[in-house]
Amino acid sequence: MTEPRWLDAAQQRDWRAYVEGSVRLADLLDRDLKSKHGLTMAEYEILVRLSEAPERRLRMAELAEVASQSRSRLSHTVSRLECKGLVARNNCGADKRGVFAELTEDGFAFLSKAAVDHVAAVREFFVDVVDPADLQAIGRAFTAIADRVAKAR
Amino acid sequence: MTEPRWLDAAQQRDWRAYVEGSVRLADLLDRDLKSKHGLTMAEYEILVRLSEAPERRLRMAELAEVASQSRSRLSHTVSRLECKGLVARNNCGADKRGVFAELTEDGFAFLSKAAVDHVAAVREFFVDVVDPADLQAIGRAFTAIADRVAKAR
DNA sequence: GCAACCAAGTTGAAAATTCAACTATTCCTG
DNA sequence: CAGGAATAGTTGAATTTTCAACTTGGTTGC
Repeated sequence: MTEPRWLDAAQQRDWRAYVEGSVRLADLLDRDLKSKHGLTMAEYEILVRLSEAPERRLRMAELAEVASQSRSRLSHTVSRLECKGLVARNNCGADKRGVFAELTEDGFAFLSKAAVDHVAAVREFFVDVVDPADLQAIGRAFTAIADRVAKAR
Repeated sequence: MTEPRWLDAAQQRDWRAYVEGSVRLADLLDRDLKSKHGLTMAEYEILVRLSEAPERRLRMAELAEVASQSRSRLSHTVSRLECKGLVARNNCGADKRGVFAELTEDGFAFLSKAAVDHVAAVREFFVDVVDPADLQAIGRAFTAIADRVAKAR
């Protein structure tokens, strides 16, 4: 049995600052989006990814991957978005198992409005609060983390 | 109506890297803790905060604050931890409305074991993956963000 | 000392998420 | 090309989280 390598004081401080800050930021952005547009961040993310995809549609599995969600969760969430008329499901001709999720015109218009407020909040509580060099450090760091996590799967 | 100030390409890249990386990291740490010890990060956080408090106990409201959780959520979660015997509730003499959540002996022992694995995972997927200077930048940045969010309330 | 207000905490229902099957289809391998 | 393994996606139940009351007790102004 190996001795656990604890974090040193500075590492612990930084890690904890991150946990607290990220939870509070996510909470605030979620509430903001929900109160103004009735969307959660996860739903917003789905709409964004669809809006950027060719023909504004993606296979469910691919959408789950880029939106960092489980397939089950995506399935439920897309059903909700479908009820609101923001997304539509279509069968995929090539693979009969496959399903495309497609952003509707309404969905695109809705997203365009929500994005304005969301980006403003991201600025106000993230981008504009952080030193530009630190922002780059965050980009680097979380790219490396995402890679590391992906490698573990 | 003002023109929305969109993020520039680099800001957008960094923001998105952060969103993706943080979601995936949280997901992994949650699964790790859950599979090895049956705890979520939120529950773990509660136990940690209690373990560090004088007499290993805190008033519910204070615990909610330091653990970045709503009072309602905390109330439910503490009930679950109470069922597992890790936490106990005691009335507060001074304020009859008040309730202390207190870490039990079992809770402390349990946390001691869980912490070893959790810290190892935090190292493996966060601390050791990030350049030390970038880690400091993250600490700075999320401290500022937490302050900014707190100021908005 | 009482009326109005505020703070602490809980509760139960509604909404969201996870988990473990399950169906249907495609891929692979002998 | 048959049969098993793997992939896509959904479903429903269990768990967790959110939301809006609600109860109880403390505080303040008069």
